[in-house]
Amino acid sequence: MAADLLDATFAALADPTRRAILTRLAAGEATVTELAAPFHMSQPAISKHLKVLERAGLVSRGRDAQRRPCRLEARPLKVAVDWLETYRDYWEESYQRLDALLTELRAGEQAPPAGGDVPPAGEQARRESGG
Amino acid sequence: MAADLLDATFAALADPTRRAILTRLAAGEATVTELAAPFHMSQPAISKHLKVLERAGLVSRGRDAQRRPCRLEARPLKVAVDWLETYRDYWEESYQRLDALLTELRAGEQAPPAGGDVPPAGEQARRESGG
DNA sequence: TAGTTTTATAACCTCATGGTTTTGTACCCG
DNA sequence: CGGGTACAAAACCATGAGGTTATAAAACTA
Repeated sequence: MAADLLDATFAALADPTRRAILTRLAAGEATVTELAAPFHMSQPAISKHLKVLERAGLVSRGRDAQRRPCRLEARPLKVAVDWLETYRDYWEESYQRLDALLTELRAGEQAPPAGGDVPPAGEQARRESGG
Repeated sequence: MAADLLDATFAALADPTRRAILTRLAAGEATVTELAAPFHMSQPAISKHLKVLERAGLVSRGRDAQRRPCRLEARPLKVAVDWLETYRDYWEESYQRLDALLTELRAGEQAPPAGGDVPPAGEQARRESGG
């Protein structure tokens, strides 16, 4: 499971400064100083944020003399989206009501997922038909 | 901007236990004890996780005598996905190469976004054509 | 060589997080 | 009333996150 990747990715995205940095990088490469400019925050603070983003694989860095230009690496975002898409049905209105109904009908006969610490993601009760 | 919502949502998702809880809840409502069962973790620990999920709006709770059944509330996940979708182009292979090229051609003439702490999300250089 | 720019590291502070155990509260049962 | 069950709240602890300032390293500039 890509648990660590998801951990790092979601954690990285949980900070508004880091999301802003990603947004900025979507417009193209940028140096650390350039990235730091819009924020009233010290340069080391930004460097730390970049390290977090790098650890999550969301940013890669090049070399240009003293500069370390940052590039957006969006692949982990896809992994995050893939995980989230699993729940798409659940945020689509009509489903919500249906689920409430089904849940009431089943009235607490769910078997707890077996195995280790983390219940496998494949265990959800998925229905194919929309309505 | 829904910055606080995104903060809370992504932060909530950054923990594997909490993601597992959401996965479990996708199969239907569950009580705290039921949710705690698969993990070797104390009940208060799970209650804390649930509080985090609740604060992020990812879980709502009912009443059934002493029990406080938890329900998945997926709306914030949609908000998260909407934010992430902004970057879809960037994780689609061919685009990566194209962007690298464009970036080189433009060679560092990006104007830093004006305004407050967080550069607005609308400022990205979006291109329509896939190439 | 010295000086400037760009970035990283180190040391430090504060507060949040994630876990614990213990205790308290609310509800059902007898 | 007493007693079990389900959950929350309190108090505590260790670690890490996010920020600071000060310093060091690496590369260009003169």
